[in-house]
Amino acid sequence: MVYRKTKHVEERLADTRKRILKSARTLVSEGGWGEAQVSNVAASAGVAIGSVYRYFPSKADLFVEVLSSVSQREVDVVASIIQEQESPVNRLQIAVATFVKRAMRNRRLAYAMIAEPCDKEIDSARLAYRHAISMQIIEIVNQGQQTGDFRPDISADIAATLIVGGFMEGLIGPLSPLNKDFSSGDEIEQAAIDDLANQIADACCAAIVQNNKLSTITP
Amino acid sequence: MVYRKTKHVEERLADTRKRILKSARTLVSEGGWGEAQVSNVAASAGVAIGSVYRYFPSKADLFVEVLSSVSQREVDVVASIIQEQESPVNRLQIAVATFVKRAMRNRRLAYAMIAEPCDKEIDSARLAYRHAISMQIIEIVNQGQQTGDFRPDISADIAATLIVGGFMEGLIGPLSPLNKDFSSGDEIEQAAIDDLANQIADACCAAIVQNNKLSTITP
Amino acid sequence: MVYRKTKHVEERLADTRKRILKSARTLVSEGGWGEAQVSNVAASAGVAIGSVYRYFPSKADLFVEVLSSVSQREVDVVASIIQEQESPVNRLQIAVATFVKRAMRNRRLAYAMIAEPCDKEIDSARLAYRHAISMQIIEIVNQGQQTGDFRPDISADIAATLIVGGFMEGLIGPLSPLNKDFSSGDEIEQAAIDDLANQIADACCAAIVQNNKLSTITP
Amino acid sequence: MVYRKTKHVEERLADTRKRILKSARTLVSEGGWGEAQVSNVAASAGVAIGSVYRYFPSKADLFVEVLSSVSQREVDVVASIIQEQESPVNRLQIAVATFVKRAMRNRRLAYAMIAEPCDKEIDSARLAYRHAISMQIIEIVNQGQQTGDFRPDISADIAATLIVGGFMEGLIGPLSPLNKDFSSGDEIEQAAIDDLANQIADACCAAIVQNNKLSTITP
DNA sequence: AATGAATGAGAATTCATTCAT
DNA sequence: AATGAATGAATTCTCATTCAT
Repeated sequence: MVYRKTKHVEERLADTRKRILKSARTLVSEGGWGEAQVSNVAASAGVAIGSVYRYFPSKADLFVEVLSSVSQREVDVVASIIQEQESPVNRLQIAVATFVKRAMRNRRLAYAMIAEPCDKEIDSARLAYRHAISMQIIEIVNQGQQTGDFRPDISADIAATLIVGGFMEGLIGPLSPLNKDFSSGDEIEQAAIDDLANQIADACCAAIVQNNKLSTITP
Repeated sequence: MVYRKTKHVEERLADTRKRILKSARTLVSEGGWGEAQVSNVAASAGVAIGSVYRYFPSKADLFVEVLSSVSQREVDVVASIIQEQESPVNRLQIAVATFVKRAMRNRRLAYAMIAEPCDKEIDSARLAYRHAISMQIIEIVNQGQQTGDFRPDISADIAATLIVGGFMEGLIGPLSPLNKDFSSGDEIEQAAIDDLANQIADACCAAIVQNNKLSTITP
Repeated sequence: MVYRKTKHVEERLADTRKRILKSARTLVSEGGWGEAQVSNVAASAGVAIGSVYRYFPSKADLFVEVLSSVSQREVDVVASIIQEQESPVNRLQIAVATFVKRAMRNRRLAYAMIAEPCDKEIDSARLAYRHAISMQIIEIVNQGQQTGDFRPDISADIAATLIVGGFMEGLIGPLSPLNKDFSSGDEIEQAAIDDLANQIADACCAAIVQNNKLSTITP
Repeated sequence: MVYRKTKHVEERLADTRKRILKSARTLVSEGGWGEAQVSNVAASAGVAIGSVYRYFPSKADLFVEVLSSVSQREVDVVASIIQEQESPVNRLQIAVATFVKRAMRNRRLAYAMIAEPCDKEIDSARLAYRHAISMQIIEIVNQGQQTGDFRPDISADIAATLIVGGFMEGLIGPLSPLNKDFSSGDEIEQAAIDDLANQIADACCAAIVQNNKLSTITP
């Protein structure tokens, strides 16, 4: 008699897995990678340490999935913006501005996902994340170059790299007005965030538009 | 009765300090932050562990100095380029291209200095480094905006952040053709490096020049 | 799904904890605080170093508990003597004499618990111990003053401090005939111990009895 | 030609030795045994570390001498009180009260000298100190017993031990109102100190006077 | 005689992973 | 399938003492 997972059992398993992931994300979101310990995750999820290892082969795998899923949502948001009926310039502007604004909604998490020192193995997932974001930006750049909105003299790869690196740096870099408050609990005024996000987005657009007519869009 | 350091003694002290720093740098350069252990440094420098602590209050201090000195050289190089008799566009192009090329000469070290996961305390020195680089770029941007070479509609801060983030990403980011070889020992053809460096630099320039006439300079 | 500790498991845990504590106590008892190292405790208890930290947050916590439990037993003994149906004078005499005799049964341990140089954090537990002992003595003094057996012109605090300091000094002080043998393995004759303990106890009683009629009790 | 120390040289040597001792005492007095490091002493005395070892064979020897000299002064004070033209009771009272008051003038130093955890080797000097103090007290007790002022039924050794342990405990013990402020910088009112010192001294006297007529003396 | 740089043994603590129950 | 106790390698930092200069 073959053992067959009942639907109920399968659901319970899936539920536990989600709970572990959620606990892991919450921990990172609140305490950064320092709190991202297997025992913490287990305790927070209400399961045993060993159970974490039943669902994830290693700590790295677990947190890579955390990072990936958090990141994927951002990639999806950018992807959906790309689908919209807007000019390439507008789409790029909205994409970047939206990304920055969303990141600022949970700065602690964003910092962990993008810049905070972490385990080597987890770090590689960041690269994948930036790669995915870059692919989206490349897509916009390509379209814009085809429509003639964007400069044709820069390779889409390079342009996307410049843009992604640029707005990530704008988010967590030393010059960012946001950076100084990153680890404090202080909230930043929404208006200031929006303003900065738009400035960064505008600058990204300006970097590749064909001419100097930069139309600023506040989504 | 006052103890007077003889020239000879002073030299020996300074030499030991340098030897420790050099050993530390070499270790990071070859094995990344994983090899950056006090005992390794001591052994490599031919001194006792305690001696390392005689010259540096803590491991973090030692490696922050390693990072700072390695970085400062790059900042200086960029700074000297800014002083040159060239148009702002050319200076920016040369500065970025030079930075990228130099970083590529020791990719392992560059990766450690810029992106590899490391101790929190050491990481903060990176921020200072990027800040210093950013200040240099801001300087060029300001000058270019005054001469009318650069767009006036983007704040110098934002522009510099975009540029610095951009070329750093170009250096270590997921799309960089250089990235895939980062941890291998394989060398990349000099021509390919030069080409990429120039492309990145050109893109940075294009991002802020006033009009579309981007003169590509190959220094 | 709730994990339920089986009786067997619980017993094993409690047993391991006790084993660690006992090993720690034995080490101190035989080698003093110098031997009181976490690795020694782990080896002696037959567990890994990390396991010691599973049961005790730090070395200090472990040894504070050792000190406390050893001490608490003595406090309990004194407390039980106070409950007995005896005159305050007799109770004080018995309490002090018993304390001294018991301490002499394991002089090395007593020395460590009371006087041997040790870590700052552990030392603070000694203060708590002496406080607890003092509280017991204060209790007797109060009762004796109420019955009129003890002088009313000395505050109970001061009297207890004098008595506790006095008999502790009698135990480990420079004049104690016991002191010279403290670190040697030589045993002291039981009769000599008893005699000294009684002398100290008698002196403590004499220090606060109302009149000069001091009845010596040999329990 | 035999090398002969000139008077001048001898004086200089003696002066350096004193300076080292004084620096050592000051360090302990201000920072406790934690600050009592050879390098600190050397720096504070304005000599090289090696020079400290020219005057003292080891750290322990240095600080044992510090402890001894500080202590000897107290022993001398007590000794001089014993020489005075007073009844044994008064002399004991004055001796104890004076000791306590003097100790309270520099509580940090007193704590270090009497109770603070320290190196094993240094600790042994404390025993010698307490021995010396005890010898003084024994002397008074002997005299008092000869004059009939003190109880004859307690051995002078035991009595002295009780007294010395008692007032030391009064000084640094858990019940001492002084103890709670020991490590804070707060000063205690002189009146409170005097009052406590007298209470302790009175209690010590009461412990061995022949009858109940305890004359309180405020010196 | 004086100097102070160099030494290096030693000790506490962390946390991902395993496996008997 | 779930549990969580046990593991133990790995790493930083301290400070009394020495000895070449």
